[in-house]
Amino acid sequence: MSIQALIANFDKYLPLNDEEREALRLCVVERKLRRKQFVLQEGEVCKHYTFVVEGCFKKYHVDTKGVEHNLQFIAENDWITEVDSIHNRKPSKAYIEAIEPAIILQISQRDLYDLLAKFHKLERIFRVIIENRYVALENRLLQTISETAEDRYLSFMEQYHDLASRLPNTQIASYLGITPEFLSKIRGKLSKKTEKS
Amino acid sequence: MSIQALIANFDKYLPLNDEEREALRLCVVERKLRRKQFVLQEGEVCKHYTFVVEGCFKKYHVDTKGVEHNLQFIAENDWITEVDSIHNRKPSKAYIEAIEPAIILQISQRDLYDLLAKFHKLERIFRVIIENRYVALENRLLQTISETAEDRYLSFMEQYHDLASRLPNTQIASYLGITPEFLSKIRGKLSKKTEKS
DNA sequence: CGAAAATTTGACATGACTCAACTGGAGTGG
DNA sequence: CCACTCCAGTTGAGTCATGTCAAATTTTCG
Repeated sequence: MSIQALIANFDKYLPLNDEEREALRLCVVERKLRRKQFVLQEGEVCKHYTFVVEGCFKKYHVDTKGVEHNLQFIAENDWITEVDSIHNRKPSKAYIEAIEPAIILQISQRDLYDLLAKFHKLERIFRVIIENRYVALENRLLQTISETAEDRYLSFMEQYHDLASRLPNTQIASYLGITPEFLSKIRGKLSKKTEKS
Repeated sequence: MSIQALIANFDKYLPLNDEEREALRLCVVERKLRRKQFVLQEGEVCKHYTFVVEGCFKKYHVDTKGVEHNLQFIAENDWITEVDSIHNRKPSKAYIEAIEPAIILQISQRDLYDLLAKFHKLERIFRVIIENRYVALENRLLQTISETAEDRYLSFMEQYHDLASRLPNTQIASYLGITPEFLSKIRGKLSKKTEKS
């Protein structure tokens, strides 16, 4: 069963014992999603912590002009979180949407809180997971305020080349904070450069 | 003693009992810093978790051209963290520098780990602290990729008006990811606008 | 296959940076 | 108290980065 992937993911942080595994098994629910289905929509309170077994998601906000801004892509063996909504029970400002057919595992907010209260080890694992996220996000912010769009695009392609190949450029442009047209121009310029050499 | 401020800060998350307070007291060290002194410099491994009792700090990276990029300002009753460096024992890529005379409390990495292992409650508090940071950072990233520099400046001034009054505009510009000259032009434009009304 | 979405391209407009010059405090030493 | 320096802030001209809009083309998915 696909919960093995989730347990393997935890084990990378700290190995779980049988009791902890069993507790997880009892509260994890599997779901399948088609393209364009939502894990979370704006205005909803996020009620589940979600682990991606298969497929790929985007988390984005929609601004007042109706333009989408991608905050994150989430693929296999990673956690989907809308931290502010799930922990503070606030309506989400973000959408989380499948961009490929997907299989996910979900733990309800209630069950998660019980697990965290009962197992110090899980509390630690979730602390470390969010810390790693924080580091990645801070690096991205640094790039965003200090580098040109072309450099950010190159970094992204280098760091996430496997992910990038599954994404339309429109989505990458939104993630980088530029328009699809401008990304296309960057790509045009870069391919001319590499042709020459 | 200034450790009261630290305990009060924790209590806002979860009230500490006497044992936990005592354990904290035993490992917290107070330091005073003058302007331009560093809590952490590039290349050093971060060895302390730091709480700001008084004063204000900036955390920044220096790029290959020697330009500083401010990632964060940290003032009273807040935590200074270089997450990647302290937890993964990697040399820091950031500087953390006092921009006012300051009083801080520090817990060594070693002591912190003991505390987190011993007290589940502290583990939770640190999880929640980093989660809140994450949320704030994500909002800032969203603004950075979706809004114009003028709007980001206005948001910053609204959200951190008390902090902003203590900072030179150069530092704010660096935080917003723009040049000081351009910020000056934005300010000029805005003051013309408000004059009219 | 057919509709919808993604991509490219070009002309033009605006945002933001660079560089250089100038202004006006805030120390600092005489 | 003055002369001096140093740094933050402002301003303007020119340039580069990026956005907007529209049209044509290609790809993708149902």
